[in-house]
Amino acid sequence: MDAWTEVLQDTGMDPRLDRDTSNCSIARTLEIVGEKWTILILREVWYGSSRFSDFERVLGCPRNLLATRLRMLVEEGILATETYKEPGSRSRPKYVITPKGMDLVPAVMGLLQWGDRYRADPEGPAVLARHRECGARVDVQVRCERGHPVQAKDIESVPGPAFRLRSSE
Amino acid sequence: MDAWTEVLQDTGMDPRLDRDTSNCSIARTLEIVGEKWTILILREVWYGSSRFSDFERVLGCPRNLLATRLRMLVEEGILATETYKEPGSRSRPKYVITPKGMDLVPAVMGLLQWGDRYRADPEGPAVLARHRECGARVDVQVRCERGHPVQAKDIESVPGPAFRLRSSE
DNA sequence: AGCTTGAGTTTAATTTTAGATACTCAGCCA
DNA sequence: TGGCTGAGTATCTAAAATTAAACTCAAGCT
Repeated sequence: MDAWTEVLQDTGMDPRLDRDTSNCSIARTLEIVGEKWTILILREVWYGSSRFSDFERVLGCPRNLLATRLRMLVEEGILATETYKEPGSRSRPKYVITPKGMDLVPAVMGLLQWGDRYRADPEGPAVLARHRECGARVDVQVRCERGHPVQAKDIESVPGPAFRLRSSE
Repeated sequence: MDAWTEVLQDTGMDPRLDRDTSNCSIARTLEIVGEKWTILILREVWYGSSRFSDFERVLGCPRNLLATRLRMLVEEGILATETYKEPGSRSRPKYVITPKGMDLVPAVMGLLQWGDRYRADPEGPAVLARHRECGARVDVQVRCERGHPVQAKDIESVPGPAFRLRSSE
């Protein structure tokens, strides 16, 4: 009997198929970063952009969408606004990444890595990620708490503390 | 002078802002897994679902979208179809993950991990990922080729072999 | 021969996004 | 005082995605 079956011995329900999926962390993350321009904005922040006009120029994103996405990222605490002042101009806002935003790096590096492997141009990737100190390329890896590298097939998903069934009204 | 500026000394263009973004690996990955139900289907495959009716039941996704997304995932080589036969019924297709699909695990684990940290219920996550051999929890980490753990802020992005400027016709 | 089931397809209505365009607004400078 | 600039808003149209609901289709069973 696996960990799913244990949680539900007597009811006729299937814990995998009849569970409540509304508190899934993947779905909740996608609610925030799953919209079309959002991850691309974050990509540009990582590459060094910070101004409204930078994003507009490099992404070609309509201004109204850009404003909406930036506002949402700030509300969620993924970006923060600061001000900058170009000599001879007034102060204007710029967008910088927060620690909460930095914590999205592994997820986005995962997308980058898969794209590099399966969808890159014949010459290779358009952008490379390097470790600033040693210059070596970086990648994302799955590891367990004890530090062992973990193959995808050796990951077991089990019900967690917030596991619950879909209410069957 | 940083690695971006080096590639473009004489033109008046800014390599970060005037580069061609159409061959970005992140964007290309999102073209495939960025649609609404796609990642959630993969999540269910990892949790053990394989049949059309499984996905429909647990996701509550409309059947036509489910069929479209499954077909796309098979065309892209992320899922493959096999057949199963329930006693007394005819053979029917089921969907299993391929190695190419397994390679999306780090990206999706990254999303899961961020959601667990910032958007989980007070009790904790709904699902936990464990290393099958040792039972310890797994997470995704950014490391460099030499095995050093890398902080997000220590990642430097530099132009890669397929870097090019946006043509300015 | 007709009923049932799982796995779809079709259709049509609704909702959401995307995108273009024009407009606003605050301060700096001449 | 008037023009310029960066950072937005507002408005509208077109395109795409989402959804529910009804329909199809091929075995297996009775």
